[in-house]
Amino acid sequence: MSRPDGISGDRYNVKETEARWQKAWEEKRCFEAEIVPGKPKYYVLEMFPYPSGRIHMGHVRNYTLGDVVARYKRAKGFNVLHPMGWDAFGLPAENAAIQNNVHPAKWTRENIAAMREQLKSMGLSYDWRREVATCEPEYYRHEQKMFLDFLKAGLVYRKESWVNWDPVENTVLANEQVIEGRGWRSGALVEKRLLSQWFLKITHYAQDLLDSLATLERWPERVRLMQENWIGRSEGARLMFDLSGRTDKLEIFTTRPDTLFGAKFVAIAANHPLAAELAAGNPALAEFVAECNRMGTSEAAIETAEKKGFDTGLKAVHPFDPAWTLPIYVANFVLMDYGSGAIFGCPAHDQRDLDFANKYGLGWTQVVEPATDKDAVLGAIAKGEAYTGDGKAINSKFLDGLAVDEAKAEAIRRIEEMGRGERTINYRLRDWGVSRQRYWGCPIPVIHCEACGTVPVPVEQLPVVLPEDVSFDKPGNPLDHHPTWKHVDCPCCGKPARRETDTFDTFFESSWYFARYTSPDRDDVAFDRQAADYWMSVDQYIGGIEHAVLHLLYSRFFTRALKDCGYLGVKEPFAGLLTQGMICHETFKSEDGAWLYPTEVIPGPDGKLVHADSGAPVTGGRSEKMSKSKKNVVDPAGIIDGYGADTARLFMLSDSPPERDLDWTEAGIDGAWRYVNRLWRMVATAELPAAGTPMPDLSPETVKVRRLLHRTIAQVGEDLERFHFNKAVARIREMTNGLGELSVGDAGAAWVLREGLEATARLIGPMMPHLAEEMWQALGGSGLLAQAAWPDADPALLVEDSVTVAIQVNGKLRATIELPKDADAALAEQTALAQPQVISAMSGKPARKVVVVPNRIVNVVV
RNA sequence: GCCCCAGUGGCGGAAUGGUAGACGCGGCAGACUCAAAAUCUGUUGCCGGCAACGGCGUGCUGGUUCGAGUCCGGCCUGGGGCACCA
Repeated sequence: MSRPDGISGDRYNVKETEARWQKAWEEKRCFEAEIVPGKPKYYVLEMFPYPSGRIHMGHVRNYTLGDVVARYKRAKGFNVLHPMGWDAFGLPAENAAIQNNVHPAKWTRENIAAMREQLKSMGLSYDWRREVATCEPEYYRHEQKMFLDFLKAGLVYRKESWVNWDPVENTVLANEQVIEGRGWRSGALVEKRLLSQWFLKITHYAQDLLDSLATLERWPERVRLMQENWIGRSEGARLMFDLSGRTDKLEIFTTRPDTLFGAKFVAIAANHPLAAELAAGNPALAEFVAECNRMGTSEAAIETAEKKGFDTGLKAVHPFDPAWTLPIYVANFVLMDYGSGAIFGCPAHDQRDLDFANKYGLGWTQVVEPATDKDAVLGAIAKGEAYTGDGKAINSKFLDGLAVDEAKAEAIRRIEEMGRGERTINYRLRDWGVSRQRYWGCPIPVIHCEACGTVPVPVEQLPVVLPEDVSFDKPGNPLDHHPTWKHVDCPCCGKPARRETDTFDTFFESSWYFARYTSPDRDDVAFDRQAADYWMSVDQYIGGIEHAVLHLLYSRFFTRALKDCGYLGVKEPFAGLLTQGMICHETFKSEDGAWLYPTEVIPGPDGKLVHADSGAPVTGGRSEKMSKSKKNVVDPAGIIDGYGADTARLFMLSDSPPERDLDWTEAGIDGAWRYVNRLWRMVATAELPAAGTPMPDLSPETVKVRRLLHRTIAQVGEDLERFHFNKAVARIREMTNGLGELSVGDAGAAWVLREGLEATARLIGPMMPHLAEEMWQALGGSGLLAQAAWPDADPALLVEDSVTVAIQVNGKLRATIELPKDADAALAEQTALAQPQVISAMSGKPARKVVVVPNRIVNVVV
């Protein structure tokens, strides 16, 4: 099929039409939201984009989904807030500055302007007055104030912490930026470094963040589970081991106090204070500790690392037996920031402990016996496998005979009785380190003074504005190199002091933007309390699954912290969440495994794929997520330019449910384009009675179409409520097919056709808003469809007077019969048994039982 | 290793435990056309049959039920999340 050229003959003129309606919506201010007391509100939000310069297909899908919801809810009578903005701080802007010698601010603002135009061409129903860009002081000044309030509330602290340090770039790297132990950009070996960093106390809310997941009923189960795992609550005990020949004690954390009698060693992390102390007098140990610290914290580094330990020579005393001592090792598999950075090892019932014990010849003692196969543990350990299952305690004195859970409780009771420790809950979740040695971020509003220590910037001096006169010619943080910016006087003592040159992690900005939209014009406060109380929480949030943990968890934390500081009245930011799937597209690879663009591939003489230039064989790979590296990206701009926004939007909605991955295909977009034209042609060519003509007599066929029409109206509404957009599209197409079958020249049919086309325009309004307006206007509808109400189905037409009932014999379908609706069971049974196919299938045997499900099915059992 | 999700025509996908395959894509046949595109009509799960019709079909396997794509048990395959977390 030929590509549309925009303007030609009897074709729908996409470009002109879409631009015209976008202008009309803007002039009539259709999407500007104001507080209307008493009117039910609906806040729909899509995750705001990073301004990379161009929108991609993922954006098109995300914003189409949100726009359908926004327009539908508006038509249903809700006061809808639907804003858009820019997550504008971040590393790509700095990279562009270094590579192209353009200032991050200029690069970002130009990208925003370009992307705003692209989004506007999609016809999205945003209240553009509320647009925010997080890189502007008008935005970030408020988060500096929040930080100071969090500081006052005890939710912020500064701590020395081990980080991934890139010695070439002179900055901290996130775990994701460490690839095979090297900096992702410099390629330098990453080191662990102890650095002073700002932390937000997300762990303060760990239990509430976990418990409240149960209240998020409109979140996908999957996301709730991921957050639950991420928070990672585990119940156990903290206990103190005495150290032989010393007066201090060593604290360990365990979830298996029931296995204490199986202990063979104690291990501490390489960066445990005790390790540092012992290393000071032991060069070999010092070298071992240094080796552990050189090891990256990336996943790859961990996976390849072998368990290693160093015997410190120090002994720990068993808490239940003063005569029993255990060797203390420094071990590379013990993490300083989980529990207390120290463990006891029970080789028989923990895999890591067994691996370690086998390597250093520490032995093992079985202390749990499985209920069945009592020799299983010996066999497993002989194969190098620890037994971690259930059973009864053995070789454990006062615990003997108790089940694992009972033994845990009893061991803790004894420990608490002896004053050696207590029951405790430990979380995997760690406090959020927010310091970044980066330029393009929000300055952290504190000043370091030699005399006064760390001093918050006084509120009246906010915002601390990011200086724009910086250079990127040296590695490291440009703020640190700036000649004057960091030199300030201490707000306390007035003596020369130094500004904090670190900036916030960019997740900081995205943790509260949803609340800023409620009153973006307020300069004095982050948000107007009344506006926030009216609009929050977000009723429906839509975005990619990749943010299931970090962004969504940080936002949940932030909202709690803001509530506790009096900013907000709610603690959950997002009442409903829809996570959309990725956009995939076919890929091609050459013989040597290099990715190829689809345009480089043509069918060869024998039908197999070959390279267009060289004729070399090409393999068509499977459909994968669109990415530049795989060369399978389709630019939405070209699609919108050629087919129009409505076609792109329809395609995004019609083929797959929103949470599943969507395959981009040329055929699919062509199909959507054909349907757009078909609808337009139907309206343009139909001979219809004038609007408001009374309904003439209808033929039975016409009544049938009219029933279909009203059933569709009812079902599409239900589908949209449940975000079953693909089903809604299918039903509307089904109805279009029905309208196409109406006979021409019949007054009743023409009347139903008008009713049907009007309904179609309204039903497609949320999905294909431009075409819908065009149809609405052609049909003589009053005002803008964008402001019209959702249609109601006539309940009388939803009730069928006859139904098709399936007849089964022994569960196999043999016939279908028409029966009056709600016919009684006796009639259904009698009619069913009289069917020739039923009689033949029963082959003369009597019916043993007849199951009648009214209006559905009759099953004859012989 | 632990946790979760998904397997339905050639493809994307529909089916409150009740007629499997709605709707779309693709294919095939036809109409219109000098021809093509566009458009329209018919057909399209597989096997057998001219047909009426019959048989088989939702990853495999066992079960519950009058009836299972749907519920339960065991397995296989694919995808995702977490992970030296004590």
